[in-house]
Amino acid sequence: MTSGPRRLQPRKQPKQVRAELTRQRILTAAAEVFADYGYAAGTTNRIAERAGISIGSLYQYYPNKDAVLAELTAAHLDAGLALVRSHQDGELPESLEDILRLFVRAAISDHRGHPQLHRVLFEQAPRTPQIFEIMYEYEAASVDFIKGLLERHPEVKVEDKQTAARLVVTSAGLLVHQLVAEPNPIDVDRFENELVAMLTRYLTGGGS
Amino acid sequence: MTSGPRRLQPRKQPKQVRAELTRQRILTAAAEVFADYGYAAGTTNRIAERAGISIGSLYQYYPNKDAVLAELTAAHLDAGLALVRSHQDGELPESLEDILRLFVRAAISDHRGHPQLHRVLFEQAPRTPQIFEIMYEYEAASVDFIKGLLERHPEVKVEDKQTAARLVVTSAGLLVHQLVAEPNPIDVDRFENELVAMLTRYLTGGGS
DNA sequence: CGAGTAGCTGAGTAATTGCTCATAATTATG
DNA sequence: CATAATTATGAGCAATTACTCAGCTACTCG
Repeated sequence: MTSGPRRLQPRKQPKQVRAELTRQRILTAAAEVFADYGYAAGTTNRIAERAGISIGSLYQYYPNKDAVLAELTAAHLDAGLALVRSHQDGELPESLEDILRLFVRAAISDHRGHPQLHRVLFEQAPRTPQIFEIMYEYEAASVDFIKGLLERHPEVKVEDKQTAARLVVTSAGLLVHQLVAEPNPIDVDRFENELVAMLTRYLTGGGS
Repeated sequence: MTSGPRRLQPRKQPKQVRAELTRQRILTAAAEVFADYGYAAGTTNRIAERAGISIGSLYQYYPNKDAVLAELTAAHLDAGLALVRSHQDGELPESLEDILRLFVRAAISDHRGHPQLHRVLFEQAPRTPQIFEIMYEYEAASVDFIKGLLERHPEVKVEDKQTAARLVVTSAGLLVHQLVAEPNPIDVDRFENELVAMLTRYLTGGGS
């Protein structure tokens, strides 16, 4: 889509199998190290050590630390998007409310799986332009997906499907943010209920 | 409210006027430097230089870099909260929708005033436990304020005022986040309209 | 005025960290 | 087996940066 420079261009294109293995090991190790130490203390040397490779090898596949983080972020968003889309092929619930609940729950479970890493990726790490681009790309994909759903569903009365889809997507992220940010145990179920109720009433409400 | 250790305890309590002036100059300079250079490149030495004082003086008032950031954040949230509350004393609009629009607009204008700094404070800077505490404190205050409004307004039909207030507050922050994150020019007015519509329908909708 | 206190200075330090590069090991190729 | 291509190594460099401290200046007040 974007015509910018190739994203995440590694210094060396893998030609042998072990190269691909090393790449994967780096990513896995980076996920663990970032989760354990946070962004700042998640040094490249530590990542290499955890991956069982030398620091030099890491820099053969990623030009710098942020490139590792960027690919990690992309991989995570990829998984999240796949989770959401997985419902498409199977049968979706009838009522709009249930569909929305499904979507909201997907966001929650995505976060629950890797809370520490999530915190690093979306809270601690500095937002480089590259990261922004990646996040925007995936958000746009999510919005498109939801927009498609809204257009097909008869209960939806809102006219501006585009803005509505954007609201839905961002609101789901909102819930996740609550989970991350709240210091005291929040009642997730209640919040989820109210959020779904809010979205449903908004979408099924008529007029402009 | 919190019974934790004194927040932002400076190394030296100001006793003379110039000390207070220096404190203020540091904060102002920090705001400019962070806005211009971002968090990571916003070094303490640069801040001191911009403030026209020596680095040593800075560390007489703030134990470390993050303390500067924390106080800056607190000051900003303070201003934002004051902006929201300022409508209380004056007369508020009648309709719930207009009240909500007022609140949402306050969030927008707060951001529009210092977009760069906002980006640093809420996007780039690492979330230390201290920062989290401060943010939570102010969010709680905002929620309390909105909760009070909801309880007094006859149009509001939602039962759980607490959760509803939380939804309203976080949603307003959501809009700001959109303004910050979107790379392409977003139609703010349209988004604002839809957001206000969503909140209004939710709050005035009956039942559980 | 002068002694005590508060505030200011800024070169320097200690520590960290992202990253390079010369070299070696491994794998593919003919 | 020989040659070339690919991948791995890791000590160490260069640069950055938060922060200290010993000494200085400015202010206050009897």
